[in-house]
Amino acid sequence: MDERASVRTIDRMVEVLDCFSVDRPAWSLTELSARLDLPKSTLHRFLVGLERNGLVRRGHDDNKWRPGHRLVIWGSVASATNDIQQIAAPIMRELAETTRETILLTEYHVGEVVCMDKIETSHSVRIALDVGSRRAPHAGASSKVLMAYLPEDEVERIIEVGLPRYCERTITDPVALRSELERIRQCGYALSYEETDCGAWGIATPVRDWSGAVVAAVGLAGPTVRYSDDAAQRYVALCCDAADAISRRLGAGRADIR
Amino acid sequence: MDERASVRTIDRMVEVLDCFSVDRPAWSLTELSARLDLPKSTLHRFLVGLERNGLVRRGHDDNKWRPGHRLVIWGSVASATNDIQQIAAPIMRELAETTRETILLTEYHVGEVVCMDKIETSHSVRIALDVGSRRAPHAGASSKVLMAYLPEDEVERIIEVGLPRYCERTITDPVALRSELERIRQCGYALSYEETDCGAWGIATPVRDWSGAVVAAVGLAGPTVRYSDDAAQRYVALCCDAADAISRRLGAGRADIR
DNA sequence: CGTGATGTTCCGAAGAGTGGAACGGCGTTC
DNA sequence: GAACGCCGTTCCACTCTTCGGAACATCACG
Repeated sequence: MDERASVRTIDRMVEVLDCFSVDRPAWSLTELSARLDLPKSTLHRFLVGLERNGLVRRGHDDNKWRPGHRLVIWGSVASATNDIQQIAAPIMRELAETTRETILLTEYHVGEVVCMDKIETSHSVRIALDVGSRRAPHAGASSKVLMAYLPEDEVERIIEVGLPRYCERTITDPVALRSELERIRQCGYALSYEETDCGAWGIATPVRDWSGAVVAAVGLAGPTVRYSDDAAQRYVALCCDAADAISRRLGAGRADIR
Repeated sequence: MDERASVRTIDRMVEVLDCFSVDRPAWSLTELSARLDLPKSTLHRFLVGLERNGLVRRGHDDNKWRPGHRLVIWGSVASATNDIQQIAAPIMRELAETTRETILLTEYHVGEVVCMDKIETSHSVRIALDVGSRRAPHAGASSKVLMAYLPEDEVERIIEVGLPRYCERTITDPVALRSELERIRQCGYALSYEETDCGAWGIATPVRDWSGAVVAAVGLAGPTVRYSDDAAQRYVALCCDAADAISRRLGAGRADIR
């Protein structure tokens, strides 16, 4: 990446805002300063600037910093203007109704798989994955299917970073992972069973744009208690159909869609 | 506002990202440059920096700039960690079920009223207002109720900026508006009928935190075809109950909740 | 193959951002 | 109630980063 063609302040700002997570939404100045290894004065100036713009706010009892309202605005604009999400929504809804399982739309972005949209079912036992949440690129059906269509060197980079184990069946061996990816490319879909969360299984299929590039994955996630080979087979077909339908509306040619 | 205690780059970055809206999600470099009155070289450096961080992406057919995936992540974190939203959600859901109208949670932020959360009904005819969308502070029930509890000088500032008309019954006269706000403070809720959109009416009630400050509004919005004085009266009571329930869970004392 | 539009890179100058240090406010300890 | 320690805030002179005009590259169109 080109070091010169950038603005350091932007990188810093992103670092600051990236500190806020669902698990850790509130930070005091000192805490943030320690976490980011930035002088308090610098960070303070930063936070005040962010606050002025509604990117962060501070609680008026504790005065810890929290994410601000403008992030909600931007997030909704980003969601609403993502072509794939817009096109996928009705197809995902249909898929959710016929399968009665949680349906996910995921994208790969720099080393992570991001959940861009989801539809949950009415089942009381269901897999819940929040929009905006991120997962490892090697574990789970959606992750694997996205990884399978990544450029060679990107795959190697992911493997080099390491393949941590999340559950009993997480694939942590590079050789096994490479052959699994090859298998996925062969048959055009990915399966997982307790790779990320105990008690969960999933299916995922690739979504292609007009150029034939895989730009997203449509996935289905359910509890293992509702797993059966029969159901899996049925759902695979349905997921493939859904992904292909989305691809077609993105302009993908016949050749791309198996 | 303190001019010195800030970082210009942050303000600029916000300006850039603020250009993207649901109506205008894609911008070419030249378009943005014209809009923001920034040299193309500067803007380009900026955009590349934002792109590196996933705040914007460019289409690989047209290479226009669009909101990036990280905004989705931040938005979901901001939503998920907003205490008020979390607390309000179940109460709003109940309200939506009993009234079968769209329920809104709104907050006032620097001259605008932002929709922070919503629950839509199953009615095919319904009022749809997106999360993250923004409205004028003087038109509509939610806006008026939030404005009613603003500090005096903030109210005056809004009036000075101007009170544009959005619909036939928008209050555009400062005197009328001030007395309407007074009326809202008296009875503790706001009503609107075709103030923002033709064919829509609404109710809104204030939500208070532990300090007694009004921090949000719970609103109900429906089509005028389903309006009746009787229904309005019933819904006002229900909205008040809902807002009070949320306030109580935010720690508001008995005295604050009328 | 020229023309005009766009996007991209370069580089010297200038001033915006930096961060150590000092300050002020608040709660806690002795 | 004085002294201490912790945290947030402000200050200011130096310096490194960003700025933006201009040159360059790329592409579409005639």
